[in-house]
Amino acid sequence: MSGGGCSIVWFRRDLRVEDNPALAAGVRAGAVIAVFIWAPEEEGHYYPGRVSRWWLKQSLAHLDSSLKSLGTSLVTKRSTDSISSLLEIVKSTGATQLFFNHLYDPISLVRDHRAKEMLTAQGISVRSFNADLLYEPWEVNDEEGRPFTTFSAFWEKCLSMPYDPEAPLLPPKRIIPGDASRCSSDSLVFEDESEKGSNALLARAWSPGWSNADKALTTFVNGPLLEYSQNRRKADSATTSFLSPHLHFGEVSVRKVFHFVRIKQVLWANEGNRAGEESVNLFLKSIGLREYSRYMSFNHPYSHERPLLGHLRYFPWVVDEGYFKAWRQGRTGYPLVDAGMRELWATGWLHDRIRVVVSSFFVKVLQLPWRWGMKYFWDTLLDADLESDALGWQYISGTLPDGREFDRIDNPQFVGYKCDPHGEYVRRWLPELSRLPTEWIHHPWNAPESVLEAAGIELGSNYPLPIVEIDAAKVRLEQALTQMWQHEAASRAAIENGMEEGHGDSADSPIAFPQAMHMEMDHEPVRNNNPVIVTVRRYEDQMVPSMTSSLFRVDDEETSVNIRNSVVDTRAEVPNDVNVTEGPRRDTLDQAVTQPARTNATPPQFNFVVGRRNSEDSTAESSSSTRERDGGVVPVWSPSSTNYSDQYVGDDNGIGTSSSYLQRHPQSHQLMNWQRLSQTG
DNA sequence: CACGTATTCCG
DNA sequence: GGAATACGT
Repeated sequence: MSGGGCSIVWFRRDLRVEDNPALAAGVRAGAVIAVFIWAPEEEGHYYPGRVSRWWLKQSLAHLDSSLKSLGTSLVTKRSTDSISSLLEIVKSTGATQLFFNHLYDPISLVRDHRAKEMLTAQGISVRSFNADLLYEPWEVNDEEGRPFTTFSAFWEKCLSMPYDPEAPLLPPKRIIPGDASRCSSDSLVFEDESEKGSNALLARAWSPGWSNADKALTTFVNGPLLEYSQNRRKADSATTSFLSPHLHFGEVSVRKVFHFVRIKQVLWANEGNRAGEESVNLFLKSIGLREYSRYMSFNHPYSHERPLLGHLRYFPWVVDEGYFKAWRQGRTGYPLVDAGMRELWATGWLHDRIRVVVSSFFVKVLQLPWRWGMKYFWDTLLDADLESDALGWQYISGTLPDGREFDRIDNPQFVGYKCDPHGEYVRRWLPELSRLPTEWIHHPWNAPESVLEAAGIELGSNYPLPIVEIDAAKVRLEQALTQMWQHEAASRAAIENGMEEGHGDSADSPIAFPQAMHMEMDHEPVRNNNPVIVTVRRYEDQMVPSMTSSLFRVDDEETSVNIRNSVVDTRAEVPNDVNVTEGPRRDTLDQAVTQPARTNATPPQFNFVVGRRNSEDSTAESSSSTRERDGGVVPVWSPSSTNYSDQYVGDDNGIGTSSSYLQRHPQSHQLMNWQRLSQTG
């Protein structure tokens, strides 16, 4: 309200005018400059894939036309550094305020925190909002104030919070445009010539943009939602909501989805429609998983690249680019897997069930490093979403406390008859099998020669034999797990004896990138002066390196200090007014590595303190903050807590570990606190 | 109704 | 693969 200048509303993955708190705040404050900055280089390895960029392009055009009808238009900038672009825009428009909505992926956490610091230093008033979640991650904690580490406990809590998620805001009636005459727009290029042809087909199936998202929601809620619980495990996906890409780009707010669906649920409950009620519960659960993915990303910023259960570091992944290629091309010899991979390649879309099938096959049968698969999903999915995909792959890989058990292989043959009982899905995507009878459609290798001949199939020539036999995969998986536990035990023993860990161990050598993916090699300088550091970092590198692993690389003392701070601040600073208090910091890796052994005896270390908004802020906002749920509660997060291992809530209250695999290995109950490792230089 | 067995579900 | 539930005798 105060200050004469206009405000900048920085759009990112909130490409909507309805229920957009940052936009609403800008409109309340006066004249608005709406801005979108395209800086994909900031995403490192996670440069958006072709179909995702296609969507973004459409969605931005849609937003721009909505903004125009409200009285302003979208200023677009091509940049390699969002923050300098913001500063430029401030300079050329005389804006005095910046509003944006929170994001929770690790890259944004760091960037947004810096943006806040740097613009505030320029005298700009910066405020940020929750537009992406039902509840902010720091609002959802257990009785002791610690973050949850299992989904069901988390979601139960979300559904029983003492206050409901905010009701969605209406779109502004009109927007007073700020003076952007001295602030030029760049035209953004999202696709090259070679991509245009492939993208042309997408428009037939999808309509990006916030009002289309709204239509998709209505269509779903009035149609397939009722039978969601019946249909959700069928491979042909006509009954899903198709909301995920809309949600990824924030074209529709989850709060709106939530309330809309809940209203329907109450209606059905009153009619005694049990099936409908149950369907809503199940659908909301999938919304909850998206919610949880942000929660995990916020609490464990490395979850997109490192297993959350540390023992997976010792898993001997099979590094075989031939396997990887066969998987990508849908030539594994397992019809359901292959059909899925062909659909993904052709359309950028996969039903959730099929995502589970192909990723589980990837990890359990092929035993390829899960981050390769995740990266491929990132490159090809229309709804590619770092947090959701990381959670999904970690779940499949058994690297979460409540994930699937690692020692169990889903057999695509049996799963096939469950989710595609008549083989229609397989036949649609694998024309070479289209004449094969249903009896053999999910296991052609068992079919009699005569049947294959009649269907025109020659295994090994026009359709592959199984790339790996399931039985062989089981044996190999068992061996790999044995090896993993041995290494894990050995390294723990070594640490307890104060010995250097894992020296000369061949399984520690880093996994190189497949050439096929455009990922940089991460050449790790060997530091002979401190072998322990070398060892630990090798384990990180065993995963496919990513932007953040190189960002947080600790090569020289000077930068590592800064990096360390930014990591710590990152977690604390998503809210616009958190106070980071300096705390004791562990400085040697030795201590940090030793820590996990002690954490069993250490009380929970999440030092969330409920604090008050600082006074400056609350007065400035008193007139405009009805939207934010602040009675002033915002976490104050002490960096000291990052020095301790994240504690996995064990069996103390009710959340009994159902997993025998984890029970046999109690140490695997601890979530890795990778932050701790990277903080120590 | 008890009991054994098939089926379903599992973030 | 194992618990929970539904089913069948």
